[in-house]
Amino acid sequence: MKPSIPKGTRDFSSTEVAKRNFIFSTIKHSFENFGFQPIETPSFENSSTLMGKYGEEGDRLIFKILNSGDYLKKVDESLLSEKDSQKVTSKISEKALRYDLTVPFARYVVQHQNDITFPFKRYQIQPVWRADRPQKGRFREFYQCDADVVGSKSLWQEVEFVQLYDTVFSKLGLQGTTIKLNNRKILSGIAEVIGAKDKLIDFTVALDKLDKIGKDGVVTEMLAKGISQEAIDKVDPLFSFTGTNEDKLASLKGMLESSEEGMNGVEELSFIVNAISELGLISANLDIDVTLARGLNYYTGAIYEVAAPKEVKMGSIGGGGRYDDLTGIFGLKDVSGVGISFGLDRIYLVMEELGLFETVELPKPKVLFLNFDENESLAKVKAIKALREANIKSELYPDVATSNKQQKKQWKYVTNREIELVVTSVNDDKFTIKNMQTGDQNLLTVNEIIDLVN
RNA sequence: GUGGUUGUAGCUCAGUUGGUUAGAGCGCCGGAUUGUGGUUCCGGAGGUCGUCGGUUCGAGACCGAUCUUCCACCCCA
Repeated sequence: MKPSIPKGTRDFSSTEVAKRNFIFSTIKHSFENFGFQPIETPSFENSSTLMGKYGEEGDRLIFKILNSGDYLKKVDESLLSEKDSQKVTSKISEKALRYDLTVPFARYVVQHQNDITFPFKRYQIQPVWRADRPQKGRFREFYQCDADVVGSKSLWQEVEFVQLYDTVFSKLGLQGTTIKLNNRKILSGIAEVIGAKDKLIDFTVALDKLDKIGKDGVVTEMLAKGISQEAIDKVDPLFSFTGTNEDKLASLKGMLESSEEGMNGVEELSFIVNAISELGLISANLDIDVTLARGLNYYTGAIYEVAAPKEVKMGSIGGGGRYDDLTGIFGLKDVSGVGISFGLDRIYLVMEELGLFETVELPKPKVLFLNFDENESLAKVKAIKALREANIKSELYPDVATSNKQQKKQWKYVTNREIELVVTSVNDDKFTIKNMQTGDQNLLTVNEIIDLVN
């Protein structure tokens, strides 16, 4: 049998793990710095928790887990002969793999509402699974890093999340990301103004494709969805929406005058933009983007999406927004939430492409003790113990070399793992230590080695 | 889910219009040289050519199915 792993999954080498851990710890540190606390939820949930929360498309992409036991026995003969996969699935599968972290979080909040102090700021870094077809930057198993606040309607939260994005990407050394900002209320307002409120979803989905298929493509799609030419003409400025955030807000204000909801959205956006211009950003750009729709249907206010630096071709590396009533579905009304997500795997690809991992320390010993003489082993192991206590990664080559050939193998190990310092032999309390880059060789005590490294 | 693409030694790839024992580089193993490595030289092992089926006197090369890779759409992190 040829060993293999399922489509869309990956193994990670120790180098890759080291780089991934660098991203994880940077994000985690910033989350905690901003006052979020960690929780974890199970890899799989009851199907009823997940199904229907992500739209029709989402349901299709959820990995279902087959019931245990003789699950087919419980299914009606007539149902089986119908060959309706969806109906049969609900009978033979009661559990499903986590599709994202937001819905399980909503479930968590409702289930533990009595133990939670609101506003509740939680972060969660765990893998999610989607039965999608893999392609660039898209996997069937990948990590999301989510931070959300529930139980606060304050717009300062929205401001804080912009800062959080900026902080994390700056710390990662990822310069020039663009945080795109929109507001669902503006989209609703636009739809209202053009008299196509019932076609809000079609309208936004089409508008979302503006940068991909151009104005003509969008107009064609809107017409096909039954939106009138007259209506489209009313929002013509949207198709060439440029200038500063302030310009865009002014333009929106004019366009949405007659829509209360739309004006609300403009006000919210203004608040965030003004706050951020006071606070400043380290390396990210904040950009109002009215074409930003995002598929998830639970957003009600702010919508975020982060684009990688322009020189890298990659889908969004983060997204999020405000959802006024996510927990309502689980029976807890009027709890507003807002949150963002970082796509670890895509961030990794972007950083790799930009060569930003140079500073990541690879998991290898600083000092390697060669093992040429059994009689020296104990003295070397004692020295290693002292070095480790001084927080210096060190190890003994496990097998004693009993021939020239085997010594050579140890030297090769040193070369391949790019080890800097090598101890060859011991004389009383002095160790022969060689710097592999310079070729310098010295006779030092353990304490002198510690000083040398530090 | 739709459309396209890929699949040959551990890795990266060659393999001409289908024709005798399927190749290279790197890596690996052994030997020689090298003061204790990174060099060079010599030798060796390792492939049912993704899988199954078909066409043919004969297929790694042609056809079909399937799995896998990568990409676009859809959707999204």
